[in-house]
Amino acid sequence: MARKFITQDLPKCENCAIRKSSLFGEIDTFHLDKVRELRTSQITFNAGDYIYHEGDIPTRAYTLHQGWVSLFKTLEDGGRQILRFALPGDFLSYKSSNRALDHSAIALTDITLCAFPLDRFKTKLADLPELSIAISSVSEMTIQRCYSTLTTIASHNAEVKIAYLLLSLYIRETSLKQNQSEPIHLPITQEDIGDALGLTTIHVNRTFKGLQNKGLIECNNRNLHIPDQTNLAEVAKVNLESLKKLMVVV
Amino acid sequence: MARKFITQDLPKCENCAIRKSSLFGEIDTFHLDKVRELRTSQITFNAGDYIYHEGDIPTRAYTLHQGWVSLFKTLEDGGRQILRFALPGDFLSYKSSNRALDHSAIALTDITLCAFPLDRFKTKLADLPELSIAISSVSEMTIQRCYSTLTTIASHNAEVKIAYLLLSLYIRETSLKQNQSEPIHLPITQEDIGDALGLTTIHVNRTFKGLQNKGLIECNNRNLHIPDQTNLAEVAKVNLESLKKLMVVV
DNA sequence: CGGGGAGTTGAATGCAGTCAACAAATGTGG
DNA sequence: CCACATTTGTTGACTGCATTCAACTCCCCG
Repeated sequence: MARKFITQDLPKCENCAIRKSSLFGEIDTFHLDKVRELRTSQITFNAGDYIYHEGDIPTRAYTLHQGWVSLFKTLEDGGRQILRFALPGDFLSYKSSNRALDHSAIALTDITLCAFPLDRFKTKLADLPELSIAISSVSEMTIQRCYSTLTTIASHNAEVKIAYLLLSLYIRETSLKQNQSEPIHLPITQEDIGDALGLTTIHVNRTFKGLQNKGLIECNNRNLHIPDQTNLAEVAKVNLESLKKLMVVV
Repeated sequence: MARKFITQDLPKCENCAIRKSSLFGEIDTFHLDKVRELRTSQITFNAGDYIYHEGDIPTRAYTLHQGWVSLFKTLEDGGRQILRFALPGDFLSYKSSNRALDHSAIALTDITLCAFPLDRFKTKLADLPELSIAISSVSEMTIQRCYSTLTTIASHNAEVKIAYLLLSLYIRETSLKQNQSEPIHLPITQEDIGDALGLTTIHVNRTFKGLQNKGLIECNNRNLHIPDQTNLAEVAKVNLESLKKLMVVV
């Protein structure tokens, strides 16, 4: 595994471009000092590396600083169910109990993580109610997104599902960028889309091309542009404004 | 709406049969006093009553004391997606932020709720780190269950889905009872099962009867018995022990 | 006794999976 | 830099699970 630790000259949290969309967005500068002390290192992984495995008992929690990550369960038949894609700002591998993780995580691109050793982190929680509340708030967001995904997957056909997933990722990724009108890089394969939505790659391909032919999405060599988000939201059977509230922190 | 408030002579939390499987299971007797002060009333609803609606901003959180509740989203086309069934001990309607609820809740049976006004509850959180941690721990459980449901719904056919749902409910309900070998009362219709799993009632019916004919489940007038949980777990494509850990709170 | 909700069954349709083959893009080593 | 292997994407034909539509039964409750 090609992972690398950085323990010195760590970048400052105050100036971090993704802070506002991370766990620490709600924590003011005063308390941020205390939180930053909990961060011991940054860790980098290459695309394709496992960050952790289902069944592991985590020793560190992470804030994803750069890149995309796929969280998934392995099925009995060898298949995968992707639970969600993590983007910069996402909080990974945290468990309040000392139980095993129920899913694995793999880097989709080269990534950087900010690492927080869990033992110290948990003992600090009692002194930092702000942090507890921030974690609750992130958990709530995760639950809401999961229920929203569940609804899309359970009740709709492939076109709706794919439209929903692409629009969600597009909204999240553009919210992290300055120039919100240029295409985003989509570091996932059609197989990943299938594994996230419970569809075969073949059916994903047909439906994906269908969306392209209708002009609802534009995509070549993994660069995705959505010319009219309102149109795609209609196909995805969601209200665009609600989806933005769900996907964009702050 | 036939709801009724009880504000005097509230039953003691210490002796509550469901405490150990509720939010407060992890809170010791000393701190329990402080928590109990936050509970202002018990509220009863009749089967079929709404407890809250999607879009409401909650003023109270609840511990479900008695009965079953269905949590669901309403779809554009008028359909419903049931997100989960709540059983005694479940914590409902809590939001750390002041945002609107993303789903509605309806009583499946006559129910009793313990009510906690949210304003007081939230201000107390800073003084009671145990409570924050308990809430995080409940959130984590909810996320894990949701991901598990998502996996079943996305990747498997109707027989697997129904087997999974019935086994989950059976395990949860029997864990709350003394006599774990007698049938449980299942206060949900085949339509509810369909709305939870994204299937039509007709297909639920056919598949349900299939499970009966195979002897995997026994069910008449809403009394469900599972003669061999290991067999049904195999059909549901889950490991029985893992499912028990996921469904039973200590 | 009549009405409504829930459950049951059959036949026809359609969305998505499976199998098979191939094309394009990407990566690797000689 | 090219040859080859691997991964990813594309297309067609066939199969099957789940939906739709329609009709009907059972049972509880007023």
